[in-house]
Amino acid sequence: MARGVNKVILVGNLGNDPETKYTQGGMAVTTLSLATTSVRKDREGNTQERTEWHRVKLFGKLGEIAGEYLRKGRQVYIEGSIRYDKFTGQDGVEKYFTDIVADEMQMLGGGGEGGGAGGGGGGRSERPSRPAPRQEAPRKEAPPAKSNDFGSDFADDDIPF
Amino acid sequence: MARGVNKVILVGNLGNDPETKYTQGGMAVTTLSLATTSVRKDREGNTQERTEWHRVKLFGKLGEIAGEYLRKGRQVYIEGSIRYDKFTGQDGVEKYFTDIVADEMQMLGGGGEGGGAGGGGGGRSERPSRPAPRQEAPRKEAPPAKSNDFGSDFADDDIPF
Amino acid sequence: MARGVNKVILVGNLGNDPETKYTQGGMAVTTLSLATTSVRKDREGNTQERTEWHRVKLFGKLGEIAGEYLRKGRQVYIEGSIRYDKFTGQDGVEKYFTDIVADEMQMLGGGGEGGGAGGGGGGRSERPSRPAPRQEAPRKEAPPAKSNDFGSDFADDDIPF
Amino acid sequence: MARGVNKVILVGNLGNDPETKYTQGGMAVTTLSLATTSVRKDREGNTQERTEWHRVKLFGKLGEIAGEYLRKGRQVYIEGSIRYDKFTGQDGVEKYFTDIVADEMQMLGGGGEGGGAGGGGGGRSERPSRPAPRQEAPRKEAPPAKSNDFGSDFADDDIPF
DNA sequence: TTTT
DNA sequence: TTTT
Repeated sequence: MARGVNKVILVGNLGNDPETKYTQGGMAVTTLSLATTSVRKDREGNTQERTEWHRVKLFGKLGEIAGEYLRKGRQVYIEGSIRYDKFTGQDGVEKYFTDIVADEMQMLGGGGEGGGAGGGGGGRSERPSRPAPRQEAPRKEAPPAKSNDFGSDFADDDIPF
Repeated sequence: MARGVNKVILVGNLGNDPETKYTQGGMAVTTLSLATTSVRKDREGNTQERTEWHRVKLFGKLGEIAGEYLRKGRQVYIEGSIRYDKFTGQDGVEKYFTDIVADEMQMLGGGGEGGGAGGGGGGRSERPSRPAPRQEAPRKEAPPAKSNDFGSDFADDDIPF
Repeated sequence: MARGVNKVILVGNLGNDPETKYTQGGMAVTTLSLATTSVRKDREGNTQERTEWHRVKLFGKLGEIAGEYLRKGRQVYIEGSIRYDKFTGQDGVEKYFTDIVADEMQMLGGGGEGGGAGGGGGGRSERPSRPAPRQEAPRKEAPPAKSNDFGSDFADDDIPF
Repeated sequence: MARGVNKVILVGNLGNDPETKYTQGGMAVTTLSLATTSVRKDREGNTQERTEWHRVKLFGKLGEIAGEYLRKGRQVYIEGSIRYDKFTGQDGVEKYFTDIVADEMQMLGGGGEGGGAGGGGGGRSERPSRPAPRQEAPRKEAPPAKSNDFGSDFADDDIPF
């Protein structure tokens, strides 16, 4: 279902509160600004810090959780993929954007109001009343598949080995 | 939905043909023996190779694809998690097993009959006539969610940014 | 210099204080017991937690840092590889062990006394007076290469693009 | 030595032959154009392919190996980190670039002239006669440290466990 | 813009 | 044995 691997793993701190918008279809789209800092020695032997600011997008349920629980300064684990986009402005100038599209998220450190969350397509959510982020949305459907979710008819004593 | 991250990424070659069994519920469980080799210098400066043999388990649809397309010697990319199990034999001796439970798989190199496959719980498959591995099983249901699958009501022109 | 990829990424909490031993050559070898928890639904729809306990080994400088700064309960990021070992006990019974050999470590969350650390072979350390872990070991040599360390004769204005 | 994690894992095919340049300090800098393709269903249920083209930079010894052995179409595994850069052109327009800076590389598939290579800072290479890429450069020095390289005074029988 |  |  794919040709190749495009995987990103980030651990960093939020430079700002998350920003959540909603598509016309009612899907949450949350954007994070996430800092990761690395250190190297330059040729004079001085320590040089360099910070990358990643623009991380979270869709659907994952976007709702991120918008609700994450805050500026919070440390977070993100797993996802890189997406490069190009837009042409009304001035005719092409603009390039690089996003990390998250498919897994874990809040790190103490003070955590929640655990982790992941997987799942945003599109499974029904349309909310939109400008109001759903806090306690009823779960009518099965939760999104998780990595270790072996499916409903799986049981350990079911395995012939 | 999880506390922590347990992620394994392997690229290696199969030491044997895959072995596929079926649970009582009809779910395929395929086991691979996958070699990864690393090299280091010992203290005499000699190059030392060391090969790890990973026991990789693939469940459900992913197990069916692996059983059907992979063969001894084939190079493969696996993404999954580590699972430690302990069994007590009838002799009372405890035995320990470490498995890599795959949730993504990509056949590498040329001669490839297929691309990649991943995600999805095994439990979604209906029960096959079991001893006979389904080769051409009809796909009545939506394919398992993939990382970049934004869901059915998602469209680029739907996004407000 | 290798054939294949054997990569593990863990985020979890320590179940115990780290244990540090020293080789005859004076290299620190620290062992962590690291928990990662995943959640799935069984076929009755009940939420099932499952915790894996990873045995993580850190060698050399990384082992010293881990032994000094990590404590029971602490959340940590580990990157490394899987190593399977087999020993035959004096009773003639074979015993199997699976270790995660770390080559990168990051302490997570607040209360952090330190940042991250990684890379580097343990063997570069000179022999310490051994039972006493070196706290302020003099650094006579260049620090181990890090991912983003482009080397000593590298400078941005040096690159022709 | 770092704050955060910035890790990228790619498996893809080269869209072009690699391009190698040399810094004034004589370090190789090779650029790859690497394609990864993902598949999703749009809301009409049609299969949509999307290809990301990653610009991958390899420095030093790794850049030399890539320049020498990789060719258009070749499948490759890359591990590295994301780097965002901004340049202001002479027209005063800011331009943004996103690079994947590799610190590990593995040639995949058959026809492979070589195995994998990785780690190590570029700076370890002596200065080549520069405009001429070294094809058969003698290896006077120890190869760069690899993940599983436990260092020169390490031996299995040295470990107290 | 974060964090240490 | 951790953590939420």
